[in-house]
Amino acid sequence: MTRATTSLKTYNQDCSDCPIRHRAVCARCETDELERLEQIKYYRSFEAGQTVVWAGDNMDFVASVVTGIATLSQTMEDGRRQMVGLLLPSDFIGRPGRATSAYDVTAATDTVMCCFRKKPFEDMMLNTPHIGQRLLEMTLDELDAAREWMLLLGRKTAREKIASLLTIIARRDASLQLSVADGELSFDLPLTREAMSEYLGLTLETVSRQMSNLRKEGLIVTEGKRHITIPDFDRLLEETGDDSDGGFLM
Amino acid sequence: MTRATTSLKTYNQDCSDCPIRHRAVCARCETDELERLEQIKYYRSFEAGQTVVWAGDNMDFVASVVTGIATLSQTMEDGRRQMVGLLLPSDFIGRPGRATSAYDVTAATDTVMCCFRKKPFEDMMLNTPHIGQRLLEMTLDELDAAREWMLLLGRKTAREKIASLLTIIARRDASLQLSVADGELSFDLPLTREAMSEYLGLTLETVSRQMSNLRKEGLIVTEGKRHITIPDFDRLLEETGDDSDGGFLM
DNA sequence: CAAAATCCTTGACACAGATCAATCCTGATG
DNA sequence: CATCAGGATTGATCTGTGTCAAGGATTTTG
Repeated sequence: MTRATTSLKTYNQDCSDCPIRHRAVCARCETDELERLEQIKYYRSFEAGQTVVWAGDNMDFVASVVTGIATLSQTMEDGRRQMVGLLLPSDFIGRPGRATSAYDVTAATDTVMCCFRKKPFEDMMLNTPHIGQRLLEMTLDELDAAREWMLLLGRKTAREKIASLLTIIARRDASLQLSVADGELSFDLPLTREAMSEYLGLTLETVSRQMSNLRKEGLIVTEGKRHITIPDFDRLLEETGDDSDGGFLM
Repeated sequence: MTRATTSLKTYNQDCSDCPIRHRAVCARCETDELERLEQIKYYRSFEAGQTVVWAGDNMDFVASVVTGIATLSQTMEDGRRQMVGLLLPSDFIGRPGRATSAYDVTAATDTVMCCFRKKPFEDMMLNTPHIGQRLLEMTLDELDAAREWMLLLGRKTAREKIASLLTIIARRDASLQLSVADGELSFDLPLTREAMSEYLGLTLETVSRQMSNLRKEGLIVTEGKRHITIPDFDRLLEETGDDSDGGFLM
Protein backbone atom coordinates (compact mmCIF):
# COMPACT_ATOMS: atom_id res chain seq x y z
CA MET A 1 0.00 0.00 0.00
CA THR A 2 1.22 3.45 -0.84
CA ARG A 3 2.34 5.27 2.29
CA ALA A 4 1.52 8.83 3.22
CA THR A 5 5.22 9.58 3.03
CA THR A 6 5.47 8.69 -0.66
CA SER A 7 6.70 11.72 -2.58
CA LEU A 8 4.28 13.66 -4.71
CA LYS A 9 6.45 12.92 -7.67
CA THR A 10 5.27 9.34 -7.63
CA TYR A 11 1.73 10.49 -8.23
CA ASN A 12 2.53 13.03 -10.87
CA GLN A 13 4.34 10.45 -12.92
CA ASP A 14 1.74 7.76 -12.59
CA CYS A 15 -1.68 8.60 -11.31
CA SER A 16 -2.97 5.07 -11.28
CA ASP A 17 -3.35 5.24 -7.51
CA CYS A 18 -5.29 8.47 -7.64
CA PRO A 19 -8.73 7.71 -6.31
CA ILE A 20 -10.39 10.64 -7.96
CA ARG A 21 -9.99 8.75 -11.19
CA HIS A 22 -10.61 5.28 -10.09
CA ARG A 23 -13.17 5.39 -7.38
CA ALA A 24 -14.35 8.84 -6.53
CA VAL A 25 -15.20 10.75 -9.63
CA CYS A 26 -14.02 9.40 -12.86
CA ALA A 27 -14.51 5.64 -12.99
CA ARG A 28 -16.52 6.06 -16.17
CA CYS A 29 -14.49 8.84 -17.77
CA GLU A 30 -13.26 8.57 -21.34
CA THR A 31 -9.70 9.31 -22.32
CA ASP A 32 -10.24 12.94 -23.22
CA GLU A 33 -12.12 13.60 -19.99
CA LEU A 34 -9.28 12.10 -18.02
CA GLU A 35 -6.98 14.36 -19.97
CA ARG A 36 -8.94 17.41 -18.91
CA LEU A 37 -9.04 16.29 -15.26
CA GLU A 38 -5.30 15.76 -15.49
CA GLN A 39 -4.81 19.38 -16.52
CA ILE A 40 -6.61 20.94 -13.55
CA LYS A 41 -5.31 18.60 -10.90
CA TYR A 42 -2.50 19.13 -8.42
CA TYR A 43 -1.35 17.53 -5.18
CA ARG A 44 -0.92 18.89 -1.68
CA SER A 45 0.46 17.10 1.34
CA PHE A 46 -0.13 17.89 5.00
CA GLU A 47 1.48 16.79 8.22
CA ALA A 48 -0.50 15.19 11.01
CA GLY A 49 -2.31 17.88 12.97
CA GLN A 50 -2.05 20.50 10.25
CA THR A 51 -5.16 22.47 9.33
CA VAL A 52 -6.13 22.33 5.66
CA VAL A 53 -8.78 25.09 5.82
CA TRP A 54 -10.56 26.87 8.64
CA ALA A 55 -14.32 27.15 8.76
CA GLY A 56 -15.35 30.28 6.90
CA ASP A 57 -12.17 30.45 4.85
CA ASN A 58 -12.29 30.73 1.13
CA MET A 59 -11.92 27.33 -0.50
CA ASP A 60 -11.22 27.50 -4.21
CA PHE A 61 -10.70 23.79 -4.74
CA VAL A 62 -12.34 20.45 -4.30
CA ALA A 63 -10.22 17.45 -3.45
CA SER A 64 -9.98 13.76 -2.86
CA VAL A 65 -7.95 12.12 -0.12
CA VAL A 66 -5.18 10.01 -1.65
CA THR A 67 -3.49 8.74 1.52
CA GLY A 68 -3.96 9.52 5.20
CA ILE A 69 -6.99 10.71 7.09
CA ALA A 70 -8.63 14.11 7.28
CA THR A 71 -11.46 15.33 9.49
CA LEU A 72 -14.22 17.93 9.28
CA SER A 73 -15.10 19.64 12.56
CA GLN A 74 -17.29 22.35 13.91
CA THR A 75 -16.33 24.54 16.85
CA MET A 76 -18.64 26.43 19.18
CA GLU A 77 -17.75 29.87 20.52
CA ASP A 78 -16.66 28.46 23.87
CA GLY A 79 -14.42 25.86 22.26
CA ARG A 80 -16.61 22.76 22.31
CA ARG A 81 -15.77 20.79 19.19
CA GLN A 82 -17.62 18.10 17.29
CA MET A 83 -16.22 16.15 14.38
CA VAL A 84 -18.79 15.90 11.58
CA GLY A 85 -16.80 14.15 8.87
CA LEU A 86 -14.06 11.54 8.74
CA LEU A 87 -12.35 11.39 5.36
CA LEU A 88 -10.48 8.27 4.37
CA PRO A 89 -8.60 7.63 1.14
CA SER A 90 -10.83 8.19 -1.93
CA ASP A 91 -13.27 10.38 0.04
CA PHE A 92 -14.21 13.69 -1.47
CA ILE A 93 -13.89 17.15 0.11
CA GLY A 94 -15.55 20.35 -0.89
CA ARG A 95 -18.91 21.40 -2.11
CA PRO A 96 -19.36 22.56 -5.67
CA GLY A 97 -21.32 25.78 -5.58
CA ARG A 98 -20.06 27.05 -2.25
CA ALA A 99 -17.18 29.50 -1.96
CA THR A 100 -16.17 28.93 1.64
CA SER A 101 -15.70 25.91 3.83
CA ALA A 102 -18.37 25.41 6.49
CA TYR A 103 -16.02 23.32 8.63
CA ASP A 104 -12.45 23.13 9.83
CA VAL A 105 -10.65 20.58 7.69
CA THR A 106 -7.72 18.99 9.51
CA ALA A 107 -5.20 16.33 8.63
CA ALA A 108 -5.45 13.67 11.36
CA THR A 109 -2.42 11.82 10.01
CA ASP A 110 0.12 12.76 7.33
CA THR A 111 -2.11 13.21 4.33
CA VAL A 112 -1.90 13.65 0.57
CA MET A 113 -4.80 15.20 -1.29
CA CYS A 114 -5.52 15.35 -4.97
CA CYS A 115 -6.97 18.80 -5.59
CA PHE A 116 -8.88 20.32 -8.49
CA ARG A 117 -9.38 24.02 -8.89
CA LYS A 118 -13.06 24.57 -8.27
CA LYS A 119 -14.08 26.64 -11.29
CA PRO A 120 -12.74 24.29 -13.98
CA PHE A 121 -14.05 21.33 -12.00
CA GLU A 122 -17.54 22.81 -11.92
CA ASP A 123 -17.35 23.58 -15.64
CA MET A 124 -16.41 20.03 -16.28
CA MET A 125 -19.30 18.76 -14.15
CA LEU A 126 -21.73 20.61 -16.39
CA ASN A 127 -20.49 18.88 -19.56
CA THR A 128 -19.95 15.50 -18.01
CA PRO A 129 -23.19 14.31 -16.42
CA HIS A 130 -21.79 11.15 -14.90
CA ILE A 131 -19.42 13.17 -12.73
CA GLY A 132 -22.44 14.87 -11.23
CA GLN A 133 -24.16 11.51 -10.87
CA ARG A 134 -21.15 10.07 -9.12
CA LEU A 135 -21.05 13.08 -6.82
CA LEU A 136 -24.72 12.56 -5.99
CA GLU A 137 -24.09 8.92 -5.11
CA MET A 138 -21.17 9.88 -2.90
CA THR A 139 -23.16 12.61 -1.19
CA LEU A 140 -26.06 10.25 -0.50
CA ASP A 141 -23.61 7.77 1.03
CA GLU A 142 -22.18 10.51 3.22
CA LEU A 143 -25.68 11.47 4.28
CA ASP A 144 -26.38 7.87 5.32
CA ALA A 145 -23.13 7.81 7.26
CA ALA A 146 -24.03 11.10 8.94
CA ARG A 147 -27.39 9.66 10.00
CA GLU A 148 -25.80 6.54 11.43
CA TRP A 149 -23.45 8.88 13.28
CA MET A 150 -26.43 10.83 14.64
CA LEU A 151 -27.82 7.66 16.19
CA LEU A 152 -24.44 7.08 17.79
CA LEU A 153 -24.25 10.62 19.16
CA GLY A 154 -27.84 10.80 20.36
CA ARG A 155 -28.49 7.38 21.81
CA LYS A 156 -25.44 5.21 22.35
CA THR A 157 -23.54 4.79 25.60
CA ALA A 158 -19.84 5.64 25.81
CA ARG A 159 -18.96 1.95 25.58
CA GLU A 160 -21.15 1.46 22.51
CA LYS A 161 -19.67 4.56 20.93
CA ILE A 162 -16.12 3.28 21.29
CA ALA A 163 -16.99 -0.17 19.98
CA SER A 164 -18.80 1.44 17.04
CA LEU A 165 -15.89 3.68 16.16
CA LEU A 166 -13.45 0.79 16.21
CA THR A 167 -15.62 -1.29 13.89
CA ILE A 168 -16.23 1.67 11.58
CA ILE A 169 -12.53 2.34 11.19
CA ALA A 170 -11.69 -1.33 10.82
CA ARG A 171 -14.27 -1.68 8.06
CA ARG A 172 -13.79 1.55 6.19
CA ASP A 173 -10.09 1.71 5.76
CA ALA A 174 -8.94 -1.61 4.42
CA SER A 175 -5.49 -0.07 4.01
CA LEU A 176 -5.14 0.15 7.79
CA GLN A 177 -5.85 -3.49 8.15
CA LEU A 178 -2.54 -5.19 8.67
CA SER A 179 -3.66 -8.72 9.29
CA VAL A 180 -6.88 -10.65 9.14
CA ALA A 181 -7.26 -14.24 10.24
CA ASP A 182 -10.31 -16.16 11.45
CA GLY A 183 -12.03 -13.16 12.94
CA GLU A 184 -8.84 -11.56 14.28
CA LEU A 185 -8.05 -8.16 12.89
CA SER A 186 -5.24 -5.76 13.55
CA PHE A 187 -4.58 -2.13 12.63
CA ASP A 188 -3.06 1.18 13.65
CA LEU A 189 -5.64 3.53 15.08
CA PRO A 190 -5.24 6.74 13.05
CA LEU A 191 -6.83 8.98 15.69
CA THR A 192 -5.61 10.36 19.02
CA ARG A 193 -7.83 9.95 22.07
CA GLU A 194 -8.78 13.57 21.62
CA ALA A 195 -9.81 13.07 17.99
CA MET A 196 -11.80 10.01 19.05
CA SER A 197 -13.56 12.07 21.70
CA GLU A 198 -14.43 14.72 19.11
CA TYR A 199 -15.83 12.05 16.85
CA LEU A 200 -17.90 10.48 19.61
CA GLY A 201 -19.16 13.49 21.51
CA LEU A 202 -17.28 12.44 24.66
CA THR A 203 -14.36 13.74 26.70
CA LEU A 204 -10.96 12.21 26.09
CA GLU A 205 -10.93 10.86 29.65
CA THR A 206 -14.09 8.88 29.03
CA VAL A 207 -12.62 7.54 25.79
CA SER A 208 -9.49 6.45 27.64
CA ARG A 209 -11.46 4.78 30.42
CA GLN A 210 -13.70 2.87 28.02
CA MET A 211 -10.72 1.76 25.96
CA SER A 212 -9.19 0.45 29.18
CA ASN A 213 -12.40 -1.41 30.00
CA LEU A 214 -12.52 -3.07 26.59
CA ARG A 215 -8.85 -3.98 27.04
CA LYS A 216 -9.41 -5.48 30.50
CA GLU A 217 -12.27 -7.55 29.15
CA GLY A 218 -10.16 -8.83 26.27
CA LEU A 219 -12.32 -7.31 23.54
CA ILE A 220 -9.29 -5.46 22.23
CA VAL A 221 -5.54 -5.88 22.67
CA THR A 222 -3.31 -2.84 22.48
CA GLU A 223 0.37 -2.58 21.69
CA GLY A 224 1.91 0.82 22.21
CA LYS A 225 -0.58 3.65 22.01
CA ARG A 226 -2.02 3.19 18.60
CA HIS A 227 -1.77 -0.41 17.53
CA ILE A 228 -4.93 -2.38 18.12
CA THR A 229 -5.83 -6.00 17.69
CA ILE A 230 -9.41 -7.17 17.76
CA PRO A 231 -9.26 -10.87 18.63
CA ASP A 232 -12.93 -11.49 17.85
CA PHE A 233 -14.57 -8.97 15.58
CA ASP A 234 -18.06 -10.38 16.05
CA ARG A 235 -17.78 -10.11 19.80
CA LEU A 236 -16.85 -6.43 19.47
CA LEU A 237 -19.76 -5.95 17.08
CA GLU A 238 -22.15 -7.09 19.79
CA GLU A 239 -20.99 -4.17 21.91
CA THR A 240 -21.94 -1.56 19.32
CA GLY A 241 -25.67 -1.74 19.97
CA ASP A 242 -26.22 -2.08 16.20
CA ASP A 243 -28.35 -4.73 14.59
CA SER A 244 -26.32 -7.89 14.26
CA ASP A 245 -26.92 -8.11 10.52
CA GLY A 246 -24.91 -4.97 9.97
CA GLY A 247 -25.84 -1.58 8.68
CA PHE A 248 -25.11 0.31 5.51
CA LEU A 249 -21.39 -0.21 5.83
CA MET A 250 -21.48 -3.97 5.51
CA MET B 1 -51.82 29.02 3.53
CA THR B 2 -52.96 25.63 2.37
CA ARG B 3 -53.87 23.47 5.34
CA ALA B 4 -52.98 19.86 5.85
CA THR B 5 -56.68 19.08 5.71
CA THR B 6 -57.13 20.35 2.15
CA SER B 7 -58.46 17.55 -0.02
CA LEU B 8 -56.21 15.90 -2.54
CA LYS B 9 -58.57 17.01 -5.25
CA THR B 10 -57.34 20.53 -4.91
CA TYR B 11 -53.91 19.42 -5.90
CA ASN B 12 -54.91 17.20 -8.74
CA GLN B 13 -56.82 19.99 -10.37
CA ASP B 14 -54.18 22.61 -9.96
CA CYS B 15 -50.70 21.58 -9.02
CA SER B 16 -49.36 25.07 -8.65
CA ASP B 17 -48.78 24.46 -4.95
CA CYS B 18 -46.93 21.25 -5.62
CA PRO B 19 -43.42 21.85 -4.38
CA ILE B 20 -41.86 19.18 -6.49
CA ARG B 21 -42.40 21.45 -9.40
CA HIS B 22 -41.68 24.75 -7.92
CA ARG B 23 -38.94 24.27 -5.46
CA ALA B 24 -37.74 20.76 -5.14
CA VAL B 25 -37.11 19.20 -8.47
CA CYS B 26 -38.41 20.97 -11.45
CA ALA B 27 -37.86 24.71 -11.15
CA ARG B 28 -36.12 24.69 -14.51
CA CYS B 29 -38.28 22.12 -16.27
CA GLU B 30 -39.76 22.83 -19.69
CA THR B 31 -43.39 22.22 -20.49
CA ASP B 32 -42.95 18.72 -21.86
CA GLU B 33 -40.88 17.68 -18.86
CA LEU B 34 -43.57 18.95 -16.53
CA GLU B 35 -45.99 16.94 -18.60
CA ARG B 36 -43.99 13.78 -18.04
CA LEU B 37 -43.69 14.46 -14.29
CA GLU B 38 -47.43 14.97 -14.23
CA GLN B 39 -47.98 11.51 -15.66
CA ILE B 40 -46.00 9.61 -13.04
CA LYS B 41 -47.14 11.59 -10.06
CA TYR B 42 -49.80 10.77 -7.47
CA TYR B 43 -50.75 11.96 -4.02
CA ARG B 44 -50.97 10.19 -0.69
CA SER B 45 -52.17 11.56 2.61
CA PHE B 46 -51.37 10.34 6.10
CA GLU B 47 -52.79 11.03 9.53
CA ALA B 48 -50.64 12.29 12.36
CA GLY B 49 -48.72 9.38 13.86
CA GLN B 50 -49.16 7.09 10.87
CA THR B 51 -46.12 5.27 9.52
CA VAL B 52 -45.37 5.86 5.85
CA VAL B 53 -42.73 3.11 5.51
CA TRP B 54 -40.80 1.01 7.98
CA ALA B 55 -37.02 0.74 7.84
CA GLY B 56 -36.12 -2.12 5.54
CA ASP B 57 -39.43 -2.06 3.68
CA ASN B 58 -39.53 -1.88 -0.05
CA MET B 59 -39.98 1.70 -1.21
CA ASP B 60 -40.90 1.97 -4.86
CA PHE B 61 -41.42 5.71 -4.91
CA VAL B 62 -39.75 8.98 -4.17
CA ALA B 63 -41.81 11.85 -2.84
CA SER B 64 -41.99 15.44 -1.77
CA VAL B 65 -43.83 16.72 1.26
CA VAL B 66 -46.68 18.98 0.18
CA THR B 67 -48.18 19.86 3.56
CA GLY B 68 -47.50 18.63 7.07
CA ILE B 69 -44.37 17.23 8.65
CA ALA B 70 -42.74 13.83 8.31
CA THR B 71 -39.79 12.36 10.18
CA LEU B 72 -37.06 9.82 9.49
CA SER B 73 -36.00 7.73 12.48
CA GLN B 74 -33.73 4.87 13.36
CA THR B 75 -34.52 2.36 16.07
CA MET B 76 -32.08 0.20 18.00
CA GLU B 77 -32.90 -3.37 18.99
CA ASP B 78 -33.79 -2.38 22.54
CA GLY B 79 -36.11 0.38 21.38
CA ARG B 80 -33.92 3.45 21.67
CA ARG B 81 -34.94 5.78 18.87
CA GLN B 82 -33.19 8.68 17.19
CA MET B 83 -34.75 10.95 14.63
CA VAL B 84 -32.36 11.56 11.74
CA GLY B 85 -34.49 13.63 9.39
CA LEU B 86 -37.23 16.22 9.75
CA LEU B 87 -39.13 16.78 6.52
CA LEU B 88 -41.04 19.98 6.03
CA PRO B 89 -43.10 21.01 3.00
CA SER B 90 -41.05 20.83 -0.22
CA ASP B 91 -38.52 18.44 1.31
CA PHE B 92 -37.67 15.35 -0.65
CA ILE B 93 -37.92 11.73 0.51
CA GLY B 94 -36.33 8.68 -0.96
CA ARG B 95 -33.06 7.80 -2.48
CA PRO B 96 -32.84 7.07 -6.17
CA GLY B 97 -30.89 3.88 -6.63
CA ARG B 98 -31.96 2.21 -3.42
CA ALA B 99 -34.84 -0.25 -3.25
CA THR B 100 -35.61 -0.14 0.47
CA SER B 101 -35.93 2.59 3.03
CA ALA B 102 -33.11 2.77 5.56
CA TYR B 103 -35.32 4.56 8.08
CA ASP B 104 -38.81 4.59 9.51
CA VAL B 105 -40.74 7.36 7.80
CA THR B 106 -43.53 8.71 9.99
CA ALA B 107 -46.10 11.46 9.59
CA ALA B 108 -45.69 13.76 12.60
CA THR B 109 -48.77 15.75 11.65
CA ASP B 110 -51.45 15.14 9.04
CA THR B 111 -49.41 15.07 5.89
CA VAL B 112 -49.83 15.10 2.12
CA MET B 113 -47.07 13.81 -0.09
CA CYS B 114 -46.57 14.11 -3.80
CA CYS B 115 -45.17 10.77 -4.93
CA PHE B 116 -43.44 9.60 -8.09
CA ARG B 117 -43.00 5.97 -8.98
CA LYS B 118 -39.29 5.37 -8.65
CA LYS B 119 -38.44 3.70 -11.95
CA PRO B 120 -39.93 6.35 -14.25
CA PHE B 121 -38.50 9.06 -12.01
CA GLU B 122 -35.03 7.58 -12.33
CA ASP B 123 -35.43 7.26 -16.08
CA MET B 124 -36.38 10.89 -16.23
CA MET B 125 -33.36 11.88 -14.15
CA LEU B 126 -31.08 10.29 -16.72
CA ASN B 127 -32.49 12.37 -19.58
CA THR B 128 -32.90 15.56 -17.60
CA PRO B 129 -29.56 16.54 -16.09
CA HIS B 130 -30.84 19.50 -14.12
CA ILE B 131 -33.10 17.23 -12.07
CA GLY B 132 -30.00 15.36 -10.98
CA GLN B 133 -28.24 18.65 -10.31
CA ARG B 134 -31.14 19.86 -8.21
CA LEU B 135 -31.13 16.60 -6.30
CA LEU B 136 -27.41 17.01 -5.64
CA GLU B 137 -27.98 20.52 -4.29
CA MET B 138 -30.76 19.29 -2.03
CA THR B 139 -28.70 16.37 -0.79
CA LEU B 140 -25.76 18.65 0.00
CA ASP B 141 -28.11 20.92 1.96
CA GLU B 142 -29.42 17.94 3.88
CA LEU B 143 -25.87 16.87 4.62
CA ASP B 144 -25.11 20.31 6.03
CA ALA B 145 -28.25 20.13 8.16
CA ALA B 146 -27.26 16.67 9.38
CA ARG B 147 -23.84 17.98 10.39
CA GLU B 148 -25.33 20.90 12.28
CA TRP B 149 -27.57 18.36 13.97
CA MET B 150 -24.53 16.24 14.91
CA LEU B 151 -23.04 19.23 16.73
CA LEU B 152 -26.31 19.60 18.60
CA LEU B 153 -26.43 15.91 19.55
CA GLY B 154 -22.78 15.62 20.49
CA ARG B 155 -22.04 18.84 22.30
CA LYS B 156 -25.06 20.91 23.29
CA THR B 157 -26.76 20.96 26.69
CA ALA B 158 -30.43 20.08 27.01
CA ARG B 159 -31.32 23.75 27.26
CA GLU B 160 -29.31 24.62 24.15
CA LYS B 161 -30.88 21.71 22.30
CA ILE B 162 -34.41 22.93 23.02
CA ALA B 163 -33.59 26.52 22.08
CA SER B 164 -31.96 25.28 18.87
CA LEU B 165 -34.93 23.14 17.90
CA LEU B 166 -37.35 26.01 18.43
CA THR B 167 -35.31 28.36 16.25
CA ILE B 168 -34.84 25.69 13.58
CA ILE B 169 -38.57 25.06 13.33
CA ALA B 170 -39.40 28.75 13.45
CA ARG B 171 -36.98 29.44 10.62
CA ARG B 172 -37.56 26.46 8.41
CA ASP B 173 -41.29 26.36 8.18
CA ALA B 174 -42.48 29.81 7.31
CA SER B 175 -45.96 28.33 6.94
CA LEU B 176 -46.10 27.69 10.67
CA GLN B 177 -45.37 31.27 11.40
CA LEU B 178 -48.63 32.89 12.28
CA SER B 179 -47.44 36.31 13.24
CA VAL B 180 -44.23 38.24 13.14
CA ALA B 181 -43.75 41.68 14.61
CA ASP B 182 -40.64 43.40 15.90
CA GLY B 183 -38.86 40.23 16.91
CA GLU B 184 -41.98 38.51 18.22
CA LEU B 185 -42.88 35.29 16.51
CA SER B 186 -45.66 32.82 17.03
CA PHE B 187 -46.40 29.33 15.74
CA ASP B 188 -47.87 25.92 16.44
CA LEU B 189 -45.24 23.43 17.44
CA PRO B 190 -45.77 20.47 15.11
CA LEU B 191 -44.05 17.92 17.35
CA THR B 192 -45.07 16.15 20.55
CA ARG B 193 -42.68 16.20 23.49
CA GLU B 194 -41.78 12.66 22.56
CA ALA B 195 -40.95 13.59 18.97
CA MET B 196 -38.89 16.50 20.26
CA SER B 197 -36.98 14.15 22.54
CA GLU B 198 -36.29 11.83 19.61
CA TYR B 199 -35.00 14.75 17.60
CA LEU B 200 -32.75 15.99 20.40
CA GLY B 201 -31.40 12.76 21.86
CA LEU B 202 -33.09 13.42 25.22
CA THR B 203 -35.91 11.89 27.25
CA LEU B 204 -39.31 13.48 27.01
CA GLU B 205 -39.16 14.41 30.72
CA THR B 206 -36.03 16.45 30.15
CA VAL B 207 -37.66 18.16 27.19
CA SER B 208 -40.67 19.02 29.32
CA ARG B 209 -38.55 20.37 32.17
CA GLN B 210 -36.45 22.55 29.90
CA MET B 211 -39.53 23.89 28.15
CA SER B 212 -40.86 24.81 31.59
CA ASN B 213 -37.61 26.56 32.43
CA LEU B 214 -37.67 28.62 29.24
CA ARG B 215 -41.32 29.46 29.99
CA LYS B 216 -40.57 30.55 33.56
CA GLU B 217 -37.76 32.76 32.29
CA GLY B 218 -40.02 34.37 29.73
CA LEU B 219 -38.03 33.19 26.72
CA ILE B 220 -41.12 31.51 25.38
CA VAL B 221 -44.85 31.86 26.07
CA THR B 222 -47.11 28.86 25.64
CA GLU B 223 -50.82 28.71 25.03
CA GLY B 224 -52.39 25.28 25.22
CA LYS B 225 -49.97 22.47 24.55
CA ARG B 226 -48.69 23.33 21.16
CA HIS B 227 -48.95 27.04 20.53
CA ILE B 228 -45.74 28.92 21.19
CA THR B 229 -44.84 32.58 21.13
CA ILE B 230 -41.25 33.74 21.13
CA PRO B 231 -41.33 37.31 22.44
CA ASP B 232 -37.72 38.03 21.53
CA PHE B 233 -36.22 35.78 18.89
CA ASP B 234 -32.69 37.13 19.31
CA ARG B 235 -32.76 36.42 23.02
CA LEU B 236 -33.72 32.80 22.32
CA LEU B 237 -30.98 32.61 19.71
CA GLU B 238 -28.43 33.42 22.41
CA GLU B 239 -29.48 30.28 24.23
CA THR B 240 -28.70 27.99 21.30
CA GLY B 241 -24.93 28.12 21.74
CA ASP B 242 -24.59 28.90 18.03
CA ASP B 243 -22.55 31.74 16.60
CA SER B 244 -24.59 34.90 16.79
CA ASP B 245 -24.23 35.55 13.06
CA GLY B 246 -26.27 32.48 12.31
CA GLY B 247 -25.41 29.27 10.55
CA PHE B 248 -26.33 27.82 7.19
CA LEU B 249 -30.00 28.28 7.79
CA MET B 250 -29.95 32.05 7.94
C1' DC C 1 21.52 11.17 28.31
C1' DA C 2 18.65 14.61 30.45
C1' DA C 3 14.85 17.58 29.72
C1' DA C 4 10.77 18.74 27.58
C1' DA C 5 6.76 17.91 25.13
C1' DT C 6 2.95 14.98 23.86
C1' DC C 7 -0.20 11.88 24.64
C1' DC C 8 -2.41 8.75 27.65
C1' DT C 9 -4.15 6.76 32.08
C1' DT C 10 -6.27 6.80 36.46
C1' DG C 11 -8.59 8.68 40.62
C1' DA C 12 -11.95 11.51 43.29
C1' DC C 13 -15.84 14.02 43.03
C1' DA C 14 -19.74 16.78 40.97
C1' DC C 15 -23.64 17.27 38.28
C1' DA C 16 -26.72 17.03 34.12
C1' DG C 17 -29.84 14.24 32.55
C1' DA C 18 -32.06 9.49 33.01
C1' DT C 19 -35.32 6.72 35.42
C1' DC C 20 -39.31 5.68 38.05
C1' DA C 21 -43.59 7.27 39.59
C1' DA C 22 -47.48 10.23 40.54
C1' DT C 23 -50.54 13.77 39.03
C1' DC C 24 -52.46 17.14 35.94
C1' DC C 25 -54.46 19.02 31.65
C1' DT C 26 -57.42 19.08 27.80
C1' DG C 27 -59.96 17.43 24.27
C1' DA C 28 -62.79 13.34 22.90
C1' DT C 29 -66.53 10.10 23.82
C1' DG C 30 -70.63 8.24 25.47
C1' DC D 1 -72.02 16.26 32.21
C1' DA D 2 -68.97 12.55 33.69
C1' DT D 3 -65.51 9.59 32.15
C1' DC D 4 -61.63 8.45 29.68
C1' DA D 5 -57.27 8.62 27.10
C1' DG D 6 -53.18 10.65 25.45
C1' DG D 7 -50.12 13.94 26.26
C1' DA D 8 -47.66 16.95 29.50
C1' DT D 9 -45.82 18.25 33.95
C1' DT D 10 -43.42 17.70 38.17
C1' DG D 11 -40.98 15.32 41.97
C1' DA D 12 -37.49 12.12 44.03
C1' DT D 13 -33.70 9.58 43.26
C1' DC D 14 -30.00 7.31 40.67
C1' DT D 15 -26.16 6.99 37.53
C1' DG D 16 -23.10 7.77 33.56
C1' DT D 17 -20.22 10.96 32.05
C1' DG D 18 -17.88 15.40 32.82
C1' DT D 19 -14.51 17.99 35.50
C1' DC D 20 -10.39 18.71 37.93
C1' DA D 21 -6.09 16.96 39.12
C1' DA D 22 -2.02 14.02 39.46
C1' DG D 23 1.06 11.07 37.37
C1' DG D 24 2.92 7.67 33.69
C1' DA D 25 4.63 6.36 29.08
C1' DT D 26 6.78 7.48 24.86
C1' DT D 27 8.86 10.41 21.58
C1' DT D 28 11.45 14.61 20.45
C1' DT D 29 14.89 18.01 21.40
C1' DG D 30 19.12 19.82 22.81
